[in-house]
Amino acid sequence: MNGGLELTVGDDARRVEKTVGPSEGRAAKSARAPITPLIVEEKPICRHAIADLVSEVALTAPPSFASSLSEALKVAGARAPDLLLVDLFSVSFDFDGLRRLILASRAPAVAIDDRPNPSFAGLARMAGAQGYASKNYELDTFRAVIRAVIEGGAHFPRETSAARQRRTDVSGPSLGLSPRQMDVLKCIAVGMSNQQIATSLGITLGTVKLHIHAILRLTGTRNRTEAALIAGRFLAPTIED
Amino acid sequence: MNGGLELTVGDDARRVEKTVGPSEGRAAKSARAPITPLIVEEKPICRHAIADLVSEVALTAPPSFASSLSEALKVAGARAPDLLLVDLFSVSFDFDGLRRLILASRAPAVAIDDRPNPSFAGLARMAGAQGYASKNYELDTFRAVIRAVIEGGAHFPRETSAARQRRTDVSGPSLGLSPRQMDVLKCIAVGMSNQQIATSLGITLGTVKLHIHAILRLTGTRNRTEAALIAGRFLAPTIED
DNA sequence: ATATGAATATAACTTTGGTTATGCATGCGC
DNA sequence: GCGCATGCATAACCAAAGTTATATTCATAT
Repeated sequence: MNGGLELTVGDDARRVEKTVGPSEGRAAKSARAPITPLIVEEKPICRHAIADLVSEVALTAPPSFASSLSEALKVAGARAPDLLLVDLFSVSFDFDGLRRLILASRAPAVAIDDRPNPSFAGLARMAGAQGYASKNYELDTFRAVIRAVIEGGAHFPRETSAARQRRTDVSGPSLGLSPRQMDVLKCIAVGMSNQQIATSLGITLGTVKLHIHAILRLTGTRNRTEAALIAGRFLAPTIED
Repeated sequence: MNGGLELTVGDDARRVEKTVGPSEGRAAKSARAPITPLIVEEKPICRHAIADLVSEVALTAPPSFASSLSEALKVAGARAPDLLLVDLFSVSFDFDGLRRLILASRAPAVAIDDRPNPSFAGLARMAGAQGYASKNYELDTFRAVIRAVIEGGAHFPRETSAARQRRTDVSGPSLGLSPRQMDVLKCIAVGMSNQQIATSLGITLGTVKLHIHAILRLTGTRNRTEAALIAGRFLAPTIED
C-alpha cells in the first residue's frame, strides 16, 4: 500500500494509557500463529482499511466481516475469531450486544469509534473491550492499540479508567451529572431513541426516561434535542483535553 | 439480538447513473501520466483507504491530504492536484467552500459522504463535483465512481440529477429542502418544540409535523434530534442571519 | 445501628412527536 | 386550456418522549 506524504498539521497529542499485562489473552498465542480477525463495520471502505491495518501489525488469516453485532455473533460462531475489531456504531451503539459478542467469541476486542471524541471509551471498556480507537486517531496510534490488544494488553484513552471508578470526581467539568446520566446523555447526543438507549445500556425504558428527566433538569434544557445540542458543545471540549 | 431495529438504509443507494462524457476533464490527460490526488478527509483511516482505492484504479503520484476545505485550498495552491476526493463532512458540510475548492483547483472532484443516504449528492453536483460516493458503497462501486471521474465522466446516484436540478433558488446550501422546510429545520436546530415552531411561523401544529416528516425523509434522519445535529453542522454559517 | 442522602431502578400516566390521508394553490410542459 | 408535479396546509391516529410516585441499594455521618 502506498505511503504518501502527510501535509497535515497534526493535532496529535492523543495521550493514552497503555496497560500491557502479562501475555495471557487468547490472541497471545506464542506470537507467531496467524490471527483470524473478525471485523464488525458497515462501511466497506473502513472494513478495507481496518483489515489492512491489522495485517500490518500481525500475521493474519483472511478476516471475516460483519455489518452488525447480530451478524457478527453468527460469524463468530462459525469462524471462531482470535481478535474482534468492532465499530461501535454499526447500526447503533449497543452495549449489551457488544458485551455478548465479546463473551461469546471469547476473543479480545478493539472498539472502534466513528466519532472524534472518545465519549464511548468507558462504555466500551465496561462491555469488555480491551482497547479503544477513534477513527480520528493517527494510524500509528491505531496500530498501537491493535498491537497492544493482540499482545494481551489493553489500550484506552487516558481518562477512561479513573472517571469510572469513583463518582467523587471533583475534577471533571461534569455539569453535576452522575456517571449513569452521562452515559445516557452521550447516547442522546448521537440521536439515539429511548428504546435504543435502554437496549444499549441494558436498562428499562422507564429508567432511561427517568435519567433523561434528571438530565433535562440539571442542564436546564426543555427537551432532548436541546440537551443534545448542549452536549455537543459540552462533551466535545471535555473529551479532547 | 432481538428482531427490532433493522434500519434498512439506502434501498436505492446502489443504483447509479453513469454519464461518461467525452474525455475532456483535466484529469484525462492522455490516460497514462500519473495523477496527483488531493484527499480531503479528517479521519486518518479513511484517508488511507481512499488513497489505496485511487491507486488501484489509476497510476498515481503520492497523494496530498487535508483535514478541512480551508486547508485543502492552501494545499491545492501548492500542489496543483489533478483529482479531488472530498469528504463532505470534514468539519461540516460547506457548499460554498466545496465549490470554491473545485473552482480554484480546476480539478474534477469525487464527493465522499459519511452518511448512508445520498441526500447530499445533489448539492455536491451543484457545487461542481463530478461524482458522488457514500462510504456505505461497496468498494467496486466506489472504484467505478473514481474511475469515471478520472476518465472525464460523471457518476451520481440515479435520482440526483432530475429532481434537484430544477430548483431555482440555488442561492445557498439548501439540502434540497424547500424554503419552508428550511425555516422549520432552523427552528428544530435551536431546540424548539413543534408548538413553538407553529406559533413562531404562524402555521398549524399539524403542518409543522408534516414539514418535519419531510425533513427527516430528505435528510435521512430518524428523529428531530438527529436532524438537529446534522443541521447544527450544516447550518452553522447560515444560522446567524 | 441506624438515619440520611444520593444514585439507580421501575411502572402508570400525560404530553409531544411522527405518520398517514387528504385538499388546495401555483407553476410548467404539452 | 389541461394534466401534472410540487409546495403548503390540515387533522386523525399511533408511537415516543417526558412526568411523577415509589422502591432498593449503598456509602457515610450521626
